[in-house]
Amino acid sequence: MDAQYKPQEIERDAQQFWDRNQCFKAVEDANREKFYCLSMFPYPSGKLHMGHVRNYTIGDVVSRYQRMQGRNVMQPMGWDAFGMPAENAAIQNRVPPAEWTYANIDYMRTQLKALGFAYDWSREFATCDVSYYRWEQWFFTKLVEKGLVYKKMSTVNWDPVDQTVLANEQVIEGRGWRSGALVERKEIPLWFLKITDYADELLADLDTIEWPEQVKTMQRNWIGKSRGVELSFDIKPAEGSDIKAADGEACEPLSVYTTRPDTLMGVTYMAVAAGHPLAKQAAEGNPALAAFCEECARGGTSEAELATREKQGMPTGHVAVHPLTGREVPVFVANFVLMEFGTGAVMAVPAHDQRDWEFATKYGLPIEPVIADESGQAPDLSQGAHDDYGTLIHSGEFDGLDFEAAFEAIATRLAELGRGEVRTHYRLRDWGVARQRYWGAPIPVKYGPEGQTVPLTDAELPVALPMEVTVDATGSPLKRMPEFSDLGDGWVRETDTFDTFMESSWYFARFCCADNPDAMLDERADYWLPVDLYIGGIEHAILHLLYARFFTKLMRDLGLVKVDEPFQRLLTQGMVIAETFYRDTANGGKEWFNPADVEVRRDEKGRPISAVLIKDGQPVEMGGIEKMSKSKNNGVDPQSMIDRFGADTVRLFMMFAAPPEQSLEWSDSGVEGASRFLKRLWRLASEHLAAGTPGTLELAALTEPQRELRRKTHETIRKASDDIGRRTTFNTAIAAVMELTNALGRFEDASPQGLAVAREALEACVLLLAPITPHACHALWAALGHEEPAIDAAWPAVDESALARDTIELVVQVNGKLRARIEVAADADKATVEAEAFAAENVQRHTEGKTVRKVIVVPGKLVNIVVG
RNA sequence: GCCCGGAUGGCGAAAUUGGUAGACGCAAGGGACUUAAAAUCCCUCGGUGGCGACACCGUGCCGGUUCGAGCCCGGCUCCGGGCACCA
Repeated sequence: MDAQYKPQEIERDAQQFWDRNQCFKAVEDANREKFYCLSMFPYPSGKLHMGHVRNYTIGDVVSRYQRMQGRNVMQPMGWDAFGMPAENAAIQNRVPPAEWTYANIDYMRTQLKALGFAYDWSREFATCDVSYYRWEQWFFTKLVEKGLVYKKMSTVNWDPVDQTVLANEQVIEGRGWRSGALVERKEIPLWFLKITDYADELLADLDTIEWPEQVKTMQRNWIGKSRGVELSFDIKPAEGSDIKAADGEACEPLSVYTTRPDTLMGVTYMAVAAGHPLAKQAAEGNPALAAFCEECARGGTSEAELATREKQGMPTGHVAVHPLTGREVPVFVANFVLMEFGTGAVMAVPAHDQRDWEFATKYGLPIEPVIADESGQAPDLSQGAHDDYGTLIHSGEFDGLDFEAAFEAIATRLAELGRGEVRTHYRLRDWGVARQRYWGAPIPVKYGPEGQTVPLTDAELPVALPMEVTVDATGSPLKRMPEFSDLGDGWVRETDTFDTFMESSWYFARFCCADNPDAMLDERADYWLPVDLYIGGIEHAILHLLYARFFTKLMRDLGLVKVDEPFQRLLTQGMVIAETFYRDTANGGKEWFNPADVEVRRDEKGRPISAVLIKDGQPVEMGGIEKMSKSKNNGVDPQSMIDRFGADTVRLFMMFAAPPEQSLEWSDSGVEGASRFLKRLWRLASEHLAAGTPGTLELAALTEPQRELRRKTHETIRKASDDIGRRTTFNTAIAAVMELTNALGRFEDASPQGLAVAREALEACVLLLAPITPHACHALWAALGHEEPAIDAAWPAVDESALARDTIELVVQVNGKLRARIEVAADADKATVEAEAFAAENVQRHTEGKTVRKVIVVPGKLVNIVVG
């Protein structure tokens, strides 16, 4: 073999070998256990970033490991190709989004291939291919038939200057990102999918999947199932107000939902959204209130923005009548109450809800305790609300009841009076899937001259998106293309497109049968699904992963798949972060410099003290460690790293620097360390092969050093197998193999038995690393004389007999402090161990003249002597 | 604001079920080889004290449980992810 490690040649040869032999083409085989390994497909933004490299390396490591375990592995790749960046690029460069997108895909595909990922490229597709989204359109029409789709008014961000709907991301501090205009909230009719019909199942089935507990908790909270009471307050209109129900009777009661009916007697005011009918009516004769309602409609629609906004309100003049006491309380319009949530109105109990407390304090409203604190007294409300459960006080006949009893008693009383009932409520809202954008899948609906709304028939599908368009900042070109929208005879086509989450909600299923032109899915999906391991960023913990689960249940109910859940196991990977560098600019901004262009200076202990720009030698500021991004210019280009060190080094560094779920800090010298390790491994193999021919292992004849190396080999196999297969902590698996190579480097024994033991160690290293650095291991495995390629080698097995030890080391503590280490026979009994522990010199010193109160022996670990 | 995480040497991290804190790697310092450099190899490497054996301190902060806490419990601080039209 070549004495030099030459990654470029090795990687080219290995990739050609895999390619030529179609090694990763996955074929359904009912007789073999399948493993479907999927990484979240990329948005084709231009070129791969390090986050992609990390994501896809994790998936590839698991895929190759499972293959070596004998599974029939399928690992596909495709493109999440619809989305806003293509439209933005089109505005900037006057290139049609389709052209930009497909060019990006072509470039990024070559990058993925250079990284040597074991993908079945025959299954590749982009979601902007008509052959893909046509099935999404078809599926939508089936959902319409099943009554799972409806249209309703909904609030969007409206840019009054550009006359266009903005995404939340495009609203910066309440203003449109291009125009700078104050954003308004606008009501438009939008299409919705009834995800709330599946809320209970989406909640319950979380218990059936092997996902991180953290993600399941987030989804549970997002669904937000609660048990409460929906009740109504009669309204006495403000004097001079003419609000009345249509029949001239008293106006409609005000309906609210609460999970705390036990606090009902503490209601001191009501709050309604600015868009609530009561508010609208009250504003008609009240210019100040009208202005306030208008003010509430300014700014973006995101929950974060609404929740952090200063709480403001204004009385409507209306009065609400307490359903049990008849007490009259004022009705406010408040900017923190939203029409989208529940009934658009809340009952306020400032004594026992912090938000209500702040509002009441600000507007001088009464705060009246009705729940006792732990001591049974009225709680101190001078600093804030008391929101714990407790015994009722000042609540008339309900005094003395605890939360559960009070809940039932008050709910029962309200029901008797016909004023309320127990209701299960979900925080989850139906999924608005319509976007007023061009670069997406057209929603397959048409509108008739008499206002009919009709889903398209199979014969009318697909609706292909026109590819030759000019995109500008004033909204979707589809809305200005009669050749697209005008169907004749007064019929027009819907010009809204689908939310891009629609495409990513079922692509995993389409990978099973991407070549089927006649059906959305076929029986091959039954073989491959569910995905056995799904890997992607934690940022998708709620939306994407919840929508994909929902879609799976929809597809199941339409008989398209047989599984209840799409992803059996989930691995959420952390971000890739890097140091940032900047200089303040004259106009008060910051100019960011790429880490590759900066040199960091360190003190004698290695601490960074300053940094200079290489180009001009002048200092730059260190801006801290941040997620790699364009805006901070701290992205490291994977391509330049591959060109410099080879794909294996990049993959090895990515897997070694941190466990997959944690954020990973980029380090140039860390990459060099990974490269150094591969060179060392290569040299070890080369020197080993030059040293002679190994003998046949004779276990009984091994010397102690030989037995030791063998033990290390099998301990490493055991650890790396567990780390990769069960724990997915690739960093510790690599560390274990590094320890083994270190031991192998120290092992100088050219006898036939010595070489045999060394050969076993070396082969273990190569196979254990094969999923991580597949190119180098492909070459090394062949150099070690194996005919079959490394990808088809079996994962190494642990020889339990090699692990046996004659003696073990125990730690001896006195009062929990480490005082000595003792060497005892591996099968020593408790009495022997204790005697040895007391005999240790340093233990005697610490126990001398003291009373032994207790001796704790943890077999195989330690002895703790408690003295007093 | 609400929901979910995280914090360990100069740095990335390890410690898997409450049992040896710092494996492995990076950086740094010292040495070998070399005319020299690179590469490679060897040694040191949490802090303080001590010639040393050792001792004391140390896992963001405050408190608790335990023979024993990086890990469990209560209360904080700071950093990160998500918040429904970024993907």
